[in-house]
Amino acid sequence: MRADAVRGHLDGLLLAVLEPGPLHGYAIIAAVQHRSDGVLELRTGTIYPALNRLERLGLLSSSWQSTGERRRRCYELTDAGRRSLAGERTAWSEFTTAIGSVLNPTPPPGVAT
Amino acid sequence: MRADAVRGHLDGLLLAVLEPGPLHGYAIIAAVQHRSDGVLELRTGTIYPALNRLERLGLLSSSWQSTGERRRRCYELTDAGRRSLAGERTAWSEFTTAIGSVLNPTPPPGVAT
DNA sequence: CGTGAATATGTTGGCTGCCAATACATACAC
DNA sequence: GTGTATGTATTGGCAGCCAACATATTCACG
Repeated sequence: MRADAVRGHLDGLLLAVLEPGPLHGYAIIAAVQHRSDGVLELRTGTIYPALNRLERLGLLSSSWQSTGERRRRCYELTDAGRRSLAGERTAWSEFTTAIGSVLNPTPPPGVAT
Repeated sequence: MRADAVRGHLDGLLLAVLEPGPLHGYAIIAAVQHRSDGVLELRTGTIYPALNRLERLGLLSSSWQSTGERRRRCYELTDAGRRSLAGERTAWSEFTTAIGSVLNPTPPPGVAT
């Protein structure tokens, strides 16, 4: 699949992998790849600007965690983020329905098969 | 839905609405809108360059029809276009599976509901 | 100790591709 | 003759993702 096929749907992916709990950037990339069975490989140049944008929008909050291990910036969903995720899921459903019905139309009834 | 959500999937839409038979540009816009239940409203600035590109790629062939009515440029699928459409459908299926499994993951087995 | 790989965050430039706006021409109703 | 629908086409702009690059730490291995 084209690598940039995710265009326009990235926000939903990021919010979705953060739903179970906070993650840092590197783990977000791994989570998306794992959940998509290896298909979606996001790049740092893709997610870091996106994470910053989502934080600016108030959908995520971040905190540095330097204790013990390396420094990591952990992101977690805000309440607004959870609401936005619900909206993204609805939009995704409508989107796939629309494209899908054009790409694979249901044949009109009454046609002999 | 965002108007440009169709990005990256336009070719498949155009090939799909041309599958039953030849159409001209204006009718293609109407067909996509009709098949998507009014959701997808393509613009002329979107489809005409795309149709030209698909013709250059050998997936469509066009012919002017000036008899009686106004002049119209009718597009129809070539054999390569039909093969490409099959590929677009496969790609769409893989794409929705990948995004969908990130956005709405199936919960791990063994979890009490 | 050096070297390399894995982990981790981040920026910059560029390109793709869709849209809004615009232009123009014909047919038909009123 | 004027407005509306039909019909084709181009241009400029911009959002957004990616490739490439930059940097730093930790750990294994020799």
